[in-house]
Amino acid sequence: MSELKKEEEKSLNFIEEIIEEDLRTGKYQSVLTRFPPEPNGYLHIGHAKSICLNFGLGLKYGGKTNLRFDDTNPVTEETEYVESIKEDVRWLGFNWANEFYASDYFEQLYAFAEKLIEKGLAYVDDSSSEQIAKEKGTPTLPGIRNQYSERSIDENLQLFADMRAGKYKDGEKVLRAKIDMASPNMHLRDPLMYRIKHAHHHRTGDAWCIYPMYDFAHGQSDSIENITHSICTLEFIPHRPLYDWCIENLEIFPSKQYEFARLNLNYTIMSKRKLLQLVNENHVTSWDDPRMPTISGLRRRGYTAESIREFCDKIGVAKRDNLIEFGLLEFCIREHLNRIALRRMVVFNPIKLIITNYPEGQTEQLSSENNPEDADGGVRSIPFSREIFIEADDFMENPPKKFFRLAPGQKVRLKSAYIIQCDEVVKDVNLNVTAIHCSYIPESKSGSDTSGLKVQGTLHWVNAADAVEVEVREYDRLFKVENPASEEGDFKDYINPDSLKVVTGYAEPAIKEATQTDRFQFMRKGYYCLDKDTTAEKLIFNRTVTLKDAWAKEVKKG
RNA sequence: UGGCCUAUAGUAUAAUGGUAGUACGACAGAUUUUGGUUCUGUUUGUCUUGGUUCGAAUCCAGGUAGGCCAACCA
Repeated sequence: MSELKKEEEKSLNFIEEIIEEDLRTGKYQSVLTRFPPEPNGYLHIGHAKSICLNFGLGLKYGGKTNLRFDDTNPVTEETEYVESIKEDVRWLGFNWANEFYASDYFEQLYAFAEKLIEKGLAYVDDSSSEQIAKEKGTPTLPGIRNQYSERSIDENLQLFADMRAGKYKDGEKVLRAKIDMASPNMHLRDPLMYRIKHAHHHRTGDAWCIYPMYDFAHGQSDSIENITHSICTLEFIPHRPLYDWCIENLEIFPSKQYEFARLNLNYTIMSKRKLLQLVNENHVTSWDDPRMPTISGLRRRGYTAESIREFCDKIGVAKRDNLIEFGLLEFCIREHLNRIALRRMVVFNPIKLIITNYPEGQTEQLSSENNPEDADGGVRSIPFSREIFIEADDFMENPPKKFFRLAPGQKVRLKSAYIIQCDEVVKDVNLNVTAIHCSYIPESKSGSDTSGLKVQGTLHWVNAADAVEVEVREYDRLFKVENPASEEGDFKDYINPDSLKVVTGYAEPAIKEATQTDRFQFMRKGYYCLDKDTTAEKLIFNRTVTLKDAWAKEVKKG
């Protein structure tokens, strides 16, 4: 039976099929993948998909995975990003075999370029970028090759050396591969291989003033590392012929590129450029703002690495464009947090409830399990006395039919305490309810209930005298529309102005023991974790995700 | 309008010429000291037109739709 189930679960994605075929035919004895971020921003959930894929493949097939920073553009890249990327990959639970940098290979890449020149397959072009663009033609119109392409090998070698030596200013010259100006694939129309940038590089400093382009760095880096399966996203498909052309003409290790569809999540964006804009223009507070789809944002929001890995596993790997529902990510985090979160009671919109038949001045300590899903989770004690707070929403004077909560004459259970009955509603001059008078049934105490009563509803509550005031940050989707990237005009026009709501919660005393690594379920509300902004005076919680709310759905239906 | 990629349920993803399955969602019910969790059931799908074949989601051709490509970005 379990055998059969295992069999069913084993459907492979198309990359796994390729790898298993390669291993079966003996093309490779082992697999070596790489995760190749450019350190020009923080990693997001889309990168998590790529990380899980690349590292997952390494793990699954007994191979290895390198972390390689694709740092060939010094003007956008920073050490801060390198550090955040390493932290995020580690946090997700993966270990790289080697930490490499494309910039480690600059000398080697330079030699590769010389080799192409010597083979008559590359030349130095003095044209301006505008000129080059013009001569490139259009998809329907072939490009033309200019007079610089006629230069001799020796002249090209000299000129290229002069570029490196810093004889020219930015943009004065470029090195181009000599391929096919009439190719229907624009990337083959004598693509640029090197450009001049007198810029400080985060690792090589001022050692270089020429930098290789992506197409002359990525594939070669793969090859230098003997990467067997170089996995990237769909938009690099047209680059593949060039990837192969370079490897073939350089006569180096033949890494192979495979492309999968990047992750798109609804109600958010997945572009580093746009995310950077949100940060720079203060639409969010930082890269790790809990509303951000960044790994660091999700982490701060309370998402666990396990839940993100589970999510990446569930969405699958294929080649068609997709827009995944945010609800799936929420399902994954709820599933994990339900298993591990400590239950606590917190009232957000308090209304006073007085238990008229409970002795004044008396307080008893009640016991409640930390997590009903975890038999070893232990218990905590909760004070109970004559005056408590309940959620204003949990009381209605004129309730609809299926309202299982408190209403005049109705009975409910106070979680881990007693069954109470509502006797009287106290109002002010404006007829607003100011307090609810109830009586409790002493024999109905949790754990030793002999009352024989059955009630439909159970409410969370806090003892009025011990309520701990906490700040709670409630997050909603960052954008108002499903796919901001595909919308007309500026994506920032679609930002949800109500993505953050700060409210006050009144919590049971046990909340004071909260630590940064704890996960909580505020009962009947949602999952929460302590935010790093917390101080000695004030506990601050982030709402990771709400609990599913069947009643809210019922109310909505009318 | 040149080339390339893709098309299976609301969203994703399997089925590799032989019974269209799984997850999330939705809906209905059971259980419940969280209207949570758990459990059960239901619903909804092969873009289109031809062809090959005993048999097509799968192979072929045409069409349609969506995406990508003309950065000294990656």
